[in-house]
Amino acid sequence: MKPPRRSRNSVRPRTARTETPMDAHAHDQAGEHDSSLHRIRHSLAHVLAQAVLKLRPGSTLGFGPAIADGFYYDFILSEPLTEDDFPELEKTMKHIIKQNQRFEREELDRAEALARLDDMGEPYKREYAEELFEKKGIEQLSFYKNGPFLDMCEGPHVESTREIPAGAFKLRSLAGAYWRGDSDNVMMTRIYAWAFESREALDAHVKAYQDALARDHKKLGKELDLFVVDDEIGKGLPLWLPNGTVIRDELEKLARELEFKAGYVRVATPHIAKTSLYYKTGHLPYYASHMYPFMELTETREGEHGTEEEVRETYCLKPMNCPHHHKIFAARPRSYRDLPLRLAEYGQVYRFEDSGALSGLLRVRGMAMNDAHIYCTEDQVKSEFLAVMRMHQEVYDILGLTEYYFRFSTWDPEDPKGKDKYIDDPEGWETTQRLVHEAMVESGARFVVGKGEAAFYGPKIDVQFKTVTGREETASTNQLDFGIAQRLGLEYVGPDNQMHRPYIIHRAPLGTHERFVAFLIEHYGGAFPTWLAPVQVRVLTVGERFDEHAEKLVAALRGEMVRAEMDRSSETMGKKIRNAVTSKIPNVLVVGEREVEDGTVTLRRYGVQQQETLPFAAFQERLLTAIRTRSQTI
RNA sequence: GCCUGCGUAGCUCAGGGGUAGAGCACUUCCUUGGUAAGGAAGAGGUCACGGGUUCAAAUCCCGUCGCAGGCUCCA
Repeated sequence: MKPPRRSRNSVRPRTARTETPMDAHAHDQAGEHDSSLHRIRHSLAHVLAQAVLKLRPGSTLGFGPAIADGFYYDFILSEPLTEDDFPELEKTMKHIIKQNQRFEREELDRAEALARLDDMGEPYKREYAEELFEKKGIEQLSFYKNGPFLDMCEGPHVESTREIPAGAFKLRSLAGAYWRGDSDNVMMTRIYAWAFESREALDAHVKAYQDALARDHKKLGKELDLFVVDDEIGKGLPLWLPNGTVIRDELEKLARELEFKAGYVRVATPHIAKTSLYYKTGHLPYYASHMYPFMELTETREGEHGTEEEVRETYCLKPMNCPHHHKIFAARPRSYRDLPLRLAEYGQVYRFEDSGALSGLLRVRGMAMNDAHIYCTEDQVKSEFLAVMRMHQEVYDILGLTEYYFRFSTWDPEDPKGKDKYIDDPEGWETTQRLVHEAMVESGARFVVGKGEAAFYGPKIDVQFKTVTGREETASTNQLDFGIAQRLGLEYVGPDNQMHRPYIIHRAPLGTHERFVAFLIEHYGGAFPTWLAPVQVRVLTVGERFDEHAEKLVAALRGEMVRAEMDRSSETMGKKIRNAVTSKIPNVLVVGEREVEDGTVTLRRYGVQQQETLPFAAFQERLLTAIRTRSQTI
């Protein structure tokens, strides 16, 4: 891996992305087009398309690229396919591969290419071809033919289907996908497949995938009683069970401590606000489709001459905390001497996400956000942003998270929808992006650039994670806002006795409880380190006559704020141990005659075969230290 | 919201036009056990909901709701 090079002035272009721990998929997009595995995957996509056209003549084609672990192809099918058709499709594909079809490339100029696509009856490919000619100024387009199958395609491909390893691919799933990813377009049928360089590599991947499913936060959330989503409460509105609430509380405590040390002050704001505030900030009507329906209330008041008049007010569930915090900033005149002002709150927000997007704790409609807004001068932006990045790294170090990358999400001045998508202030964009970029370089954090991913009001640093099933999600986001202060008239008195607009940093290193806990469940596979574990210590006895003694140990631990409990079930000891293990309790204490006599306990750590007998006081001290230091290993 | 698939006990699942099954969990009793499942009995279901077809529907058909995997959007 090459050390990342950093240019000082410009934002790195996408092709020069910095390496990250999660760049396996990125590789595939940038510079790995010629790898043999990529050629195999891409060629298999053509083989799949050929097989689909054989089984469903008259179907038309969308895109069919290689992806991180295989490939997919999109179709408009003449007759529907189901996963039950996969064996037949796979058989047809294997048959095609055996034919040793050669991939032949042909370059056509504009008129020829479009005529060819018309002949082929491929309207979507034609649409894309026209765009390539118009917008990208391309002179020629390449077509690939293998056997009877012809496709407009950039390539590259294998020379012949004989280069495709037999049995190293597997059709995985059927899914709907909008043409060109735009929900205004037609819905195509996408067939996903895994493909590798060998049968062994495929099997290993499939096995790893199946093992990963055991870590799925929805599965573990149920098994470990962390949360439920109840239909009668509402979709996307999880209920946190006692065990899950412990994890929330511990994370919140961690955030409070880090923020206190970093000079934040805490605030608390209501869950609702008048919609008029959101019109002022510019979020409405733009954001309305992502909000719960508004609450209208009508009040009758006495008018000027004893007449009654109706006053209507509209309230909404807040989709974000920012305006509330901004109002706290505006609650009294501010001086530059007050800055930076850092307002923190684990704020509850509600966002009306599409029902089809909801998933466990990962995508919800009600969430508690590790929010804070930092109001500062331009001179302070860089150091404040840097401090935010340092806090990120501290949090991730504590939690042992390594599988993530930072994405510098920037403005795209060439975006045709730019006027609606971004504040129209090129100078503001350039200044803020420079400041964020400098802070990132100074932080030493590696990052990729996400052009066009900026927020409406400023550039941001998103933290991207992957779930066990390989889906990428944003865990948290840090934005530099140069637009809102003006809209809300936020200002402070500078040393020059003039009014100035503050810069505002929105930041949330721990994201939302919902999504962050989902990541943590999967990260730890449900076996949390002691400081986070819902039950930290379970005590069980060899026989009932030791229960009283064990009860005293539990009481002593709880006196030290340790989440300890006793297993009083009338099960055998073996069963009690098994129950503790399947509940993934980090510390199990066994007490019998020997321990009672010696004042010891026998400790069985989760995942450690070797047990240990030690004085209770020594155990307690070790445990309290591990909890206090938030040890990863205990 | 859209595409595809799936909804049977608290959980994991079998069954499938003739009236409901297993394992685990739960309750009670017996067992007092030294490191991953001691034994017995019991209770628990409007087979997601609504409509249709049928002598008869958990089973077939339609609709609704929910869930899963994708797409779009986002923390």
